[in-house]
Formats: sequence, structure tokens, C-alpha cells
Amino acid sequence: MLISTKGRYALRVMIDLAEHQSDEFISLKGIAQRQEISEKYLESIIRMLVKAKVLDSLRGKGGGYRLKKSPDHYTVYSILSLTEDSLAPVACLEENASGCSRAGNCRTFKLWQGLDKVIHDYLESVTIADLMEQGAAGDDYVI
Amino acid sequence: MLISTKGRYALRVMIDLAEHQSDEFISLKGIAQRQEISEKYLESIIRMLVKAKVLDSLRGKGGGYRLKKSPDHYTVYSILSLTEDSLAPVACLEENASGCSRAGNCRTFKLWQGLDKVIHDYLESVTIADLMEQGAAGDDYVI
DNA sequence: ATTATTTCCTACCTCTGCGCTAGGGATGTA
DNA sequence: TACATCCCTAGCGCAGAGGTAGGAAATAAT
Repeated sequence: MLISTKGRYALRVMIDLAEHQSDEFISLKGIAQRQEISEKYLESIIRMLVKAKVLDSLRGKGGGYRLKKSPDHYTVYSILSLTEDSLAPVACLEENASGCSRAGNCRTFKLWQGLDKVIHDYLESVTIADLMEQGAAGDDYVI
Repeated sequence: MLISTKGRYALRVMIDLAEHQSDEFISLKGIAQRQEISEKYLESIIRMLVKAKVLDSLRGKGGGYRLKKSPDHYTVYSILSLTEDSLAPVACLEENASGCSRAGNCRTFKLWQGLDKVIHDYLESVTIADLMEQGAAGDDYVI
């Protein structure tokens, strides 16, 4: 499993906010109900998005969340990289690579690099706007 | 993590056998030593390859394993699909999909299908022969 | 026939991380 | 000042990854 529920939920939050865009803030409660996700769990996910300054937040009555920029400013990759510890398809490519001693004459290293690039490029090519109800201009991000 | 050590090891076994191809059988011990993998663990992985009829095996003295067909007959995908329970990047796409009730108006389903396809196509485009020491004709499987 | 070698089979163990729950504290708006 | 909402920490159950252990069955060489 490359992408956890955390990442998928984060994406759904972004889309939900994009589709309900306005000057007002949108409450956690509303998002949770529409998306059928536990409030408490969703809370922890949204907090990541706020910390990463992808969302504006406002506390108190009438508070909630709001996209900071327009939906086409956010690629799928940029969102997933906030919630997923790693999007690397194999352990060799993770941050703490610590390089295996065999890396030098490893027959498969280039293969994994290539796979990583393919995944990255695809996720980078789709924006939140592309995922909204009507789809965006292109609508051809599916191969 | 999309691809576990089991899958990576299986691939290395296939490459090792491809590079030491001959009429004779190659022992588990030899592979394990060259690849620096525990014999016992490797055993369980190789058994999957035998069961799937990708390898021939022979017991007793002088026994071991051997590729059934030539290295260019095996794509990376065909090997990984033997050891990995699922190569789906998200839970929604797994065998026991049991389809979430939201699938109908899910904004992200096509995204995941597209990602799955990109991964599948890439892994299907590379063969064991491509991964051998000198690389094969193409040698351009890295994007 | 016996022995050494090698594959086949079953069971089990530990550790990590995902997915989620719980309870409360802080802060701002009406 | 009351209440809606965000912020923070802790913990729990489960599944799967990664690996270990011990022996049974088959085969070749002696």
C-alpha cells in the first residue's frame, strides 16, 4: 500500500473545501459529515494541512477552514507528501536511505528510481482543481 | 511502501539465476551467499517462484534451482505479482474491493485507477533480461 | 545401504505502523 | 460568559512485514 487513508482523506478534504469555496470558513463538523469520516480522526489530518499552511483556520463560533490558494495551485503530490511519511515505492529510496552496501553493483536500483519517477510525475500532474465535480479543463489525467 | 523485501528479493533471485544460467541447478546456499540474504527466509520466497512454475527445482545432492524460460520471458510485474499480496497503490483498488458506498460519486477514484495503470505499465515494460549485468538491448527503461 | 546434501513443509515470534478512539485544554466569536 | 471550534497528547487493537526454527522427504555419491 503506497497511499494510506490519511493521504486519501487529506485529498478529500481539499476537494470538499474546493467545492464549497467562499469567504466563510467551513467547519470540521460539516466536512466530516459530508465525507463520512470520524471528526476526531479527521481533526488530526487537517491539522497537518494547517501546519503546512495549505489551509487557513479560524477558531471560535463561525470558525473553520478555508483553502489558502485556489484549487489549481495544489498538486496531488504536494498534498500527499504532507501526510505520508514517504511516497517511496521501496525502502531503498526512503529519506533515511542509509544506502545499502550493495548499492554500487545493484541491478535493480535504476528500476526503483524509474518507478519512483513515474509515480511522482503522475501525481504531480494532477491538481485539486482537476478532481472537482466537473473536472477541470484537461480532464485527461487518466492516461 | 508499495513493494516489500519479499518482492525485491524475488527479483534479485531471478537476476542471480539469469546471470548464472547453465544446464546445472544452482543451490539456495549459493544464491543466499551472493545476495547476502538469510537462507531460511530466501527459501520461503523461492518456494513461491517454484509453485508458480517460474523456476525448476531438483532435490538432493547437486540439486538447486533453474529458470524455466529465458530471462526476457519474465517481466518485473509478473514476478512481483507472485510475491506481493497486492500491488494496488490504494486500498480501494484491492481484490476484496468490497467497493465503498461512495464509489459512485467519488472524486478520486479515477485518479487512483490512473496511478495504478502508470505503475503497472512501467513494471510490465521491464524484463529480467533488462536487469542483467550489461542490461539488454533497450537499456532505456529508466524514463 | 548409508550418508551427505539439498529442497520442501509447518509453525511460530517480534516489531512496527496504520487506523482509530478518548479526553481534555486553549482560543476566539457572538 | 457561554459556546463553538481548533489544538494537543496518549493509548489501543489489529494486521502484516520480516524473519527464525526444526524437521521431513528426496536424491546423488560413496
